[in-house]
Amino acid sequence: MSNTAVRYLTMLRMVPRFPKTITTTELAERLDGHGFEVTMRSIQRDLEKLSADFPLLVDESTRPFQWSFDRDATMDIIPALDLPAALTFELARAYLSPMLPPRALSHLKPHFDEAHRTLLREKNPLGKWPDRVRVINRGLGGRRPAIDADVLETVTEALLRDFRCKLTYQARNWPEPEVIIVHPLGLIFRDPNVYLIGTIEGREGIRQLVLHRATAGELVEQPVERPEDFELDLYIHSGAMGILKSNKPVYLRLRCDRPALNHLVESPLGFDQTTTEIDDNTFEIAVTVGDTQDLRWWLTAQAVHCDILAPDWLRKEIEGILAQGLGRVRQ
Amino acid sequence: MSNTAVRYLTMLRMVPRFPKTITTTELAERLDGHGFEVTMRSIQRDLEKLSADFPLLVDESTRPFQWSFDRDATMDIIPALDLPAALTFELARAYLSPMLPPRALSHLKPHFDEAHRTLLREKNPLGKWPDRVRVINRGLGGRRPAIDADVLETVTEALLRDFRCKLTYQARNWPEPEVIIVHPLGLIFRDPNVYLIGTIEGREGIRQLVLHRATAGELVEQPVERPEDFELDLYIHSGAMGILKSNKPVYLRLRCDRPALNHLVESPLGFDQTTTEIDDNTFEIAVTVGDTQDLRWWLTAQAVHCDILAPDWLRKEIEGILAQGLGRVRQ
DNA sequence: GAGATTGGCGACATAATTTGTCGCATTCAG
DNA sequence: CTGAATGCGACAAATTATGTCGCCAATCTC
Repeated sequence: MSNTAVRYLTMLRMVPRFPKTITTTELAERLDGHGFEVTMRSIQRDLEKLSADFPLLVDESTRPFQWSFDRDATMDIIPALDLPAALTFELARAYLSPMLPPRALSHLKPHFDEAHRTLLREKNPLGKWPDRVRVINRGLGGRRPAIDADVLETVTEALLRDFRCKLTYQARNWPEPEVIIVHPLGLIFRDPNVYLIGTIEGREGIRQLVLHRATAGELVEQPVERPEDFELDLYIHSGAMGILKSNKPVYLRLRCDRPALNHLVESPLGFDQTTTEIDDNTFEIAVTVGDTQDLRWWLTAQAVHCDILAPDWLRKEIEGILAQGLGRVRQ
Repeated sequence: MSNTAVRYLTMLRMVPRFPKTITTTELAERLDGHGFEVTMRSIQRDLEKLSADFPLLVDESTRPFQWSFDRDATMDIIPALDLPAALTFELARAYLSPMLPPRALSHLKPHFDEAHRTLLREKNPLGKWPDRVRVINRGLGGRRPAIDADVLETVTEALLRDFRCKLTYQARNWPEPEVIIVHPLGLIFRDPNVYLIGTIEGREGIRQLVLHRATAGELVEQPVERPEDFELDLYIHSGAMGILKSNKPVYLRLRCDRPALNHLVESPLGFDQTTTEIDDNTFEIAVTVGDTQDLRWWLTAQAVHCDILAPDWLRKEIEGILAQGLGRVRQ
């Protein structure tokens, strides 16, 4: 293949989306790195030719010209999406829309758009597709708290590049917002919230910052000071997130009613789940699960439909929660 | 821009991924449709040139040659993914992996791969990125029941193209699997399961088929007979999925404890939620929510942390559930 | 199985495109 | 103001792309 066409493609991939730009000189260097030795004159000509067929933007107000790719232009994927892939993108969108902050989702939008167009165009000229599939999310469907777009962007970039960042943040118990310098160590997405784990300059200890409480962010191009022994998984399992009540796995045995809990047979709670049929209306399961808060909630809500055979301490705990709840609901 | 380069690009997008193939004749027709009038000879030459730079496969054992794109080749996206976009793909993968059937996910794999490579390459030569971000899913993390790959593929294609499909299916109360012809009307993803809504040929009424109970599927190229008045949303809201207990929205008023339910302030349960501070340890919320099973579970589990001020019937209902659960857990 | 049809491919001449080079204009930093 | 960097028009040479023709092998049709 003529290396011209390949060079065109490579160049197109080098031009960044709008807010960022690239100059011919930079392109020349990077192309050279890819083994294309061409004059700057050629690159100038190429960009102009490509502009005819691709949404390239030029800022000619400053010299050297700044080239960028249209911010919202949909992408050309090679090879084109096929029907099942496009469909999967639609599903992904349905699942993710309520989960991810809108700003994060916006980065996927061009892909979703491409998928959507594929579905509408190919084979389905009537565009009936959207009427045929639904994703129903569990839970109460509460809104996610809004995260400032710049904050999320800043934090993720800081994390990736090992830089500090400056945040305007107000913890729940702070009387008013403060500007803090954070050394980011990790980011945790846990359903309604996004947590930034890190240290605050001038203060002790590892902190959890809930991202929606930050109102402004700015990258500070200084290297992060990372505690030697920090590891995100260890941190999570140390119980810091309030997820695990203890590190001991729970060996759970339940006697369940049909049909209420029938789904447990087909959607086991863990890899080692064993199921024993007792009679037409009852079965038992045995499975190892994490000792979490979510487990307690689930057991509390499902207590009507099952007996907690083991462990006994957990049964007692649920009994306590139910008794307390009942006392309260009776006013 | 020379139309040769554009033609190359267009051609690349026309070549389908491996199991499917395309011939030069077909390409000629489709290119013609896009306004490229070229000889077949040129197309033959083009494909060979492109093979040098792209993972194109040829089956030369049969005449005309069958061209296809490597099944697993990662994609070239224009423009290339930037850091935040790549990051969002990683997040999407973390969220979706436990939610979607593996077969569906496999269609996104080339995209996830591309994102992963971007993250590892750019700015993050140490490849530390995976250590820095975690997604923690709520709930008990039960496995999704496995859905047969062909079944999912067949069903989605049938839905999109308005064809019937033949499934080997065993409903819970059927003594053994049967081969049925289904007229698919809609597909519903609801957390652990995927439901195909449709009619079964030779039987009355609209059925819900849980996809993981089908073991084989095959497209039947005959048009679907669609009941005149069927609409997926209406179907869901009619209560057929057991999601809504009634169609009446519930105007819920809760008096909540801090800090247990503090998150409700920042992640409201609905658009119209209003929050009233009572004292340092208490606040009230009022919000309209759907009358769902999930609502009851949630209230049951949270009864320890809040008073249900209204509606009274719901308070009584939760009281009943708690009492019943307590009775049972006490053995 | 004979004849017709189709698709693949080498070769070649011609048309089209690409590319480096040069010269000049413009911009910008110091 | 000066020098360096960048953009761009023009032009000739080099390279590439394209249609056409002829031949052959595989397939299809009757």
